[in-house]
Amino acid sequence: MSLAHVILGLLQQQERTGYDLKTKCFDDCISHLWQADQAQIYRTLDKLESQGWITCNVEIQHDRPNRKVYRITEAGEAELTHWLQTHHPLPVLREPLLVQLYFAAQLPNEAIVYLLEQELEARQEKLAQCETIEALSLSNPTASREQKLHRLVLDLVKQREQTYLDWLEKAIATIRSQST
Amino acid sequence: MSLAHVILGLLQQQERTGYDLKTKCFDDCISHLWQADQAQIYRTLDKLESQGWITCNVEIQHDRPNRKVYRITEAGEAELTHWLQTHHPLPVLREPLLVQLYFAAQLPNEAIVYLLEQELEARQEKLAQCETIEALSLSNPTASREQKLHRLVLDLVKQREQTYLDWLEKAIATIRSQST
DNA sequence: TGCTAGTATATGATTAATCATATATAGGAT
DNA sequence: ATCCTATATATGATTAATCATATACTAGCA
Repeated sequence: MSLAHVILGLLQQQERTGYDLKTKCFDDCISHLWQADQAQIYRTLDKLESQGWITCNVEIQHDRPNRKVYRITEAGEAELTHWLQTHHPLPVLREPLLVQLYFAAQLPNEAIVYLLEQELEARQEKLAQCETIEALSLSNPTASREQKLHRLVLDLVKQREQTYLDWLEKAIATIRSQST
Repeated sequence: MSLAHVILGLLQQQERTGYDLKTKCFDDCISHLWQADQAQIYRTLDKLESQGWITCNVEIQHDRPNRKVYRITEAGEAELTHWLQTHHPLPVLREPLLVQLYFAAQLPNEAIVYLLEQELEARQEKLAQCETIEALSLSNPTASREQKLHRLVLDLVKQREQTYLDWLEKAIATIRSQST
């Protein structure tokens, strides 16, 4: 499971709680990279701990639930380093919109255009989210090796969205220009 | 579940068996669009039948298992037409390679380049698969409305792969040009 | 003779991800 | 006084997808 390795990567940066991982990491910093559900994060932390790849230190709190602070172990670092250098199969992508277009021959042009316009809007919003994350990243003035890699990743994600936007505009124009 | 609607779309074209769907449709014609496991196809056919969206006609065979030929019902067509016009949320994409690059700062440049080169190879292969499907599609000389939509879909899938390839080449050059 | 590929459907098991909900308290807003 | 947000973890249920394996017969190849 890759989520386990994303978490190992985040814990290698610094020790964190499940709550930190969800709010500060997955939601605020790497939502363009990997989305994760809170329940799955906690359950994956349990698995990583029982594997011996992370350890947990409980900070007692009285006004709210205790914080379980997780830290990567040497075995965890070794596992991460190994995983980082292993090629993984391309993820399978299943896009409802493409299925809709594929089977849309019976629909009137206006219905198809409407569908494409809604997708365009959703994709524009997603690109905007990427740009928010980019702004956050660029606000950090250091040009470390890590920063450069983060920007490379953002470049792809943004370019991917731009490819969709360009294609959607072309597709809308194509459908509109048709008689039927 | 979108798979159910992909199957409805395929059964609207013509009646088919589960085996036909798997081999002639999913594997040969729309693998760029939607990959589906045999087991999941059969179980989805059962669900669609109990929903009343398809019906089944059993053709008795003696030399091999009976063929269960499925056909879309009127209720199924209504459901498909409705689904085709409904906007669906963007699918979540999780790419191990991007995670690897994001956390790769500690790796030597050669290791990163090796990773990117393996991804490049995999993406080239995927583009080649798209082109095989495209050749199959272009071999059909009719320029029907359906054909045009199929080609629009293929355009995006190919363009998407090309975006990856361009980015990968740029990323490899960037990493190689660095001192560390 | 044994092996593989093709035709055809079915089921058990597991994984990854999501959704809903529960618990507990503090502090600020309406 | 009530509601919402933030902090913090946990668990039950369900879905979508994948993997493995079972059954059963034919035909062709080595």
